[in-house]
Amino acid sequence: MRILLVEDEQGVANFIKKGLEEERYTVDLVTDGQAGLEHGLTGQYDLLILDLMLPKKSGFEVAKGLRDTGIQTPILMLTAKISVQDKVKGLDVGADDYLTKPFSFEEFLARVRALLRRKQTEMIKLEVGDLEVNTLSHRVFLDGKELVLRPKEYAILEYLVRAKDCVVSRTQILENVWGYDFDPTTNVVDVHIKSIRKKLEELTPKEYISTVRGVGYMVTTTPK
Amino acid sequence: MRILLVEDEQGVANFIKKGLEEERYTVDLVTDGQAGLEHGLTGQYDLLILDLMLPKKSGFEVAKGLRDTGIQTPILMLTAKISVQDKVKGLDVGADDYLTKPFSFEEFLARVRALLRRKQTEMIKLEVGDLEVNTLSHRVFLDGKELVLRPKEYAILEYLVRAKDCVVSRTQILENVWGYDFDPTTNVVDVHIKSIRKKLEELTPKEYISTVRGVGYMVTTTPK
DNA sequence: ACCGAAGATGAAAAGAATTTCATTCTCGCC
DNA sequence: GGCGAGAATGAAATTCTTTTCATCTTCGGT
Repeated sequence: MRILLVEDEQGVANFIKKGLEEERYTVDLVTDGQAGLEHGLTGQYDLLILDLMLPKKSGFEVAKGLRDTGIQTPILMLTAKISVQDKVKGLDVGADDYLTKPFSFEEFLARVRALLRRKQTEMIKLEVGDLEVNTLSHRVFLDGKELVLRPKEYAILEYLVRAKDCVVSRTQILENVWGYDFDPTTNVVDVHIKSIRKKLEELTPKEYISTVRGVGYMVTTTPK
Repeated sequence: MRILLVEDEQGVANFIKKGLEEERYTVDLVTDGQAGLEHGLTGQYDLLILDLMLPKKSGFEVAKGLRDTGIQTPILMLTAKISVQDKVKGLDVGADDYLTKPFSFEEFLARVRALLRRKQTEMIKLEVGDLEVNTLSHRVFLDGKELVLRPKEYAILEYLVRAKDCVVSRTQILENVWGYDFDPTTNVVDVHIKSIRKKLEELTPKEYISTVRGVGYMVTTTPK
């Protein structure tokens, strides 16, 4: 289990890092919010532990930055005594739990364990406008009506919806849906996109998949 | 959003119930642990709020009873000041969060919102011995090696794994995997079971799927 | 030990999904 | 306005998945 600890007080940081490592967790430590945000975005962590008062970016800003980009990693915030309003704010920007300094290391570990129990979870319903992609059942609904898609169609749509509002290229789609074993001259993606669009049109006049010429496709609710 | 509140102090219970209802949550209230466990097992709740000190069963026992039966509903525990050891115990038996009385209703609501954000999650990896079924990607691994299954094979195996250690009949499998549109005389399930078994055998001598004659099939790690 | 029901099996048939490819259409640049 | 690249399209070909079915094997009851 990999944990990112963002804490600028060296004594506290070392105490926590050492204690977690004695429990067999792998711990990366950074000392300011900017680095914390960058590591949180790019690293594959199972848990983030953030101090609130940090140089460069506060724990609030780190949490918000992560949640805004769809990062679901659990976040445990460490704070000195602060106002209820600030605690509420922290939970609302995306922290999962709070611990107020000073705290018992036993309780700290128990909270870490509770948060890590939820590591293996993910949003199961992706939504774009009235389109709902259920990533467990691999079924898609539009305004409550099922959009019956073949496996490849589903995989392409899910990929596009996960990258909502971002253009993805055919190559990215091929790599993600087919893996690396594909013919680079193929127009098979275009064929499937056509098929998905046709099925969408049967249920709504609204356009969900846009073409960005020379780049690729994207799912959006705000048409060009 | 439906919330189950288990609290025996009438004043506290009414205060919380009313406050949550003003925030448009639907709240069921019960006053002892036994009823809390029963409601938690059978009701479809988005969140459980448990007092610790309850008649008949403690909040610990309720939480443990729910987690032991696979209930994943988030649990917020309310306590008077208790020892760190008891807090640790509560988190370890399955509570997701604690709030210590007396508490600010604003903070309480923020914690409720934080827990409810995780409502739409579920275990994505089902595991039986060395078999791991990823319900998001619909891929199956055995000792780290992928077991490549066709869609129908995957659906049958997932169904059996979800009902681990329980016998399920061919009719149940047909209803769950095919829906209600099937020929009752078909042996298509047997054919697919054979195929799944064959693929499993290629990776391990261990038997995962047992036949219960005249009843059906089950997945287990403890062979008959 | 025998028998019949239940389960397993192999292979062909049928159905579904995906890919290929030739052609047409569209769009942005000059 | 013309042109060429990029995208879209329809339909056939190919591949893959599922079902069917006849036959064999197994198991539990008598």
